[in-house]
Amino acid sequence: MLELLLLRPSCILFAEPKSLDSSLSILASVLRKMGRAPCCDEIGVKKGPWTPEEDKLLVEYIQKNGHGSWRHLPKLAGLNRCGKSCRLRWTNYLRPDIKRGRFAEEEEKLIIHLHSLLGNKWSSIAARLPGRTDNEIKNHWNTHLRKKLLHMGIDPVTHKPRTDLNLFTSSLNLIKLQADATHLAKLQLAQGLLQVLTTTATTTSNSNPNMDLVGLMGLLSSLRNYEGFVNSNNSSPHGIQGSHSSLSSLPNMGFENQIGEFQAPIDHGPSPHELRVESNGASKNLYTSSTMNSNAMPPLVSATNSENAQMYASNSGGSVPLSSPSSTLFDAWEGLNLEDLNNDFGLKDMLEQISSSSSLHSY
DNA sequence: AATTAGTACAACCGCGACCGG
DNA sequence: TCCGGTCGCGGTTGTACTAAT
Repeated sequence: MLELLLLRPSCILFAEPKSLDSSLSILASVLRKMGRAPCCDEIGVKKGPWTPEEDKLLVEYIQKNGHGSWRHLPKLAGLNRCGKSCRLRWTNYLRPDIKRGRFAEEEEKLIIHLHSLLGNKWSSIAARLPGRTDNEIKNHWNTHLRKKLLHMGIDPVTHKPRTDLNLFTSSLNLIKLQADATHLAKLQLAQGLLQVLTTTATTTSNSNPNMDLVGLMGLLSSLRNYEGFVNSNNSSPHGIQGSHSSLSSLPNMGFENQIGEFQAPIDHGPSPHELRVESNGASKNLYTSSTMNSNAMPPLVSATNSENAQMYASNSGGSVPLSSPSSTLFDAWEGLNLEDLNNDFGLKDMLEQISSSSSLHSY
């Protein structure tokens, strides 16, 4: 059998698991005698899920003898596993003091707080949560808490406001340098409206799934077939007034007062509850405003400040028709021929990249 | 009912730190 | 000081389960 294994390794594929195990054990012992210490990770030891029998052996041995040297434990306990696997199984699953089940809200808050202080030091974090393992905390972070923060517009790495969306606006700035007058107007509007999206995205939480960024991106990509956006005699965009009134309507869109639902005790940098948007129409998002400034985004249109919107309207050339009072935020989007912008500047690709890199597609 | 996509979590892997000879 | 063995940590993968289509 040994010769067979050495000469025809492919036969491993067809071997019975039991005979394969024993064959590999023989191979390991032979190699040991040949002078090369086999890696327990590679040869002769079982991998994969633990059986109840294996668990029983491990628990009984450790309860009776302690784990001692993990490397020697498997042999002493009668397990065909490597020490590493035994240690992992014990520390992450079998240890009697492990608290299983859902994480309490207090635990989640504590994890986020500790993560803001310690970063991915899962073992350090776990040391402060009795009964929770580093692996469990790490998994919970990656599957729940990280997304929760992302959805709140907080970078789960830095625990600060996300800036990836603003990269897009920076890109638009660069594009604008190369744009002709016709496209410049479109881009200005696109940029201004993107700022609106950025603001709303950073203040939207789980409780408002209808207005998350994905939805906005989907809406954006579906807006097509607009004609006559650019006046043939004037490069200024039509429908700008729409953006103004749209911006004014923002506070009625249900974004406000949602961040405050979750108030992790993060003690450096702005905490989420500091970002609460005022609900009085002149909404102000502290996160977003600081982020925007730090990214040197020209205030063509502010998501939250009607004065800037006014300024944008005046900058755009004065030939802008007034929109109807019933205009919404998306009236302005509808004024953009995005197919056109996409063809000229790869706008859609950019948005898709941002959307995917934001990891928001899973919500 | 079958298939696909998304989610959760146990387990593995590789690397670096630590320690004793 | 160097070196090999061991352990622990963090990142990643594999797989079972569930929801959506």
